[in-house]
Amino acid sequence: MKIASWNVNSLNVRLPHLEQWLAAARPDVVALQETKLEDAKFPDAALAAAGYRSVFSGQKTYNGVAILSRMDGPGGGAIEDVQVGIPDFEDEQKRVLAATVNGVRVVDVYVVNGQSVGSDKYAYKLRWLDALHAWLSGEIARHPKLVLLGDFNIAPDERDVHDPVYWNEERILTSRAERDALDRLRALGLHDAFRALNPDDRSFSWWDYRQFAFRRNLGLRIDLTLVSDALKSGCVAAGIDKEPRKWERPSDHAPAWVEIGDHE
DNA sequence: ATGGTTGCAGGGCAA
Repeated sequence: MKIASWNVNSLNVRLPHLEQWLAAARPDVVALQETKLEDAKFPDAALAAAGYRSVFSGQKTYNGVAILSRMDGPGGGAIEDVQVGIPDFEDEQKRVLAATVNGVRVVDVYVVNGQSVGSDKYAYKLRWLDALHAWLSGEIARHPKLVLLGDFNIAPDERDVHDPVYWNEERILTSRAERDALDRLRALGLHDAFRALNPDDRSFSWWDYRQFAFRRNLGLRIDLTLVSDALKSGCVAAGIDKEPRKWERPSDHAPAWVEIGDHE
């Protein structure tokens, strides 16, 4: 079962890229972030024509998440027990969507960016991550086979940044408090599948649009697929697909994926 | 390296 995450930075603009990538990569499940679409405008018919069922939680202009499931995937691609948002956490911003596919709980997150350390948005990011943690501890108990994936807006450690001097622990996306929050999520029994399988890999998943950052590989790995204890031993491969980042008018993020073999 | 670009919307904000 191949499960992927992609921040598409506007599904309106990126639908052709998504269609092309789905046809090439054939993931069973895809978690999307930054769809930037109201639900009434979600292109579920086009995605159905591409062979994928969709569930989505969006808003105009900002944020927006969706989960796609391949109709001829395991279990017929049925999407069950859909949960929108973090329960008991009031938030206008559409950043969380969870659903069960083929017995795996899929939790799609678009973590708050946070703008800069010490800002109001940074405080919101840390508060939001606390709420996510509180909810997930119970969610993992209810659904031992769980994947938490999405745009985390946190680079886990020095292997995940092009320049550790610049991307230091006082900076947004790499600050000590953000990494501590990620560590607390990992302490729930969630494992970074990419890093577990590729300990020395220096691949990134996001490159700024400015200054030819992609061409110069000035990137960060902030798009993560975390798998629960029950799924970890079944993970056979994980990677980042840089191809779509090379296409014309790309998202600034590349898809990250994990392949999970038989699991009981 | 901290300017720059992109998306949305139609000016500035968010990333």
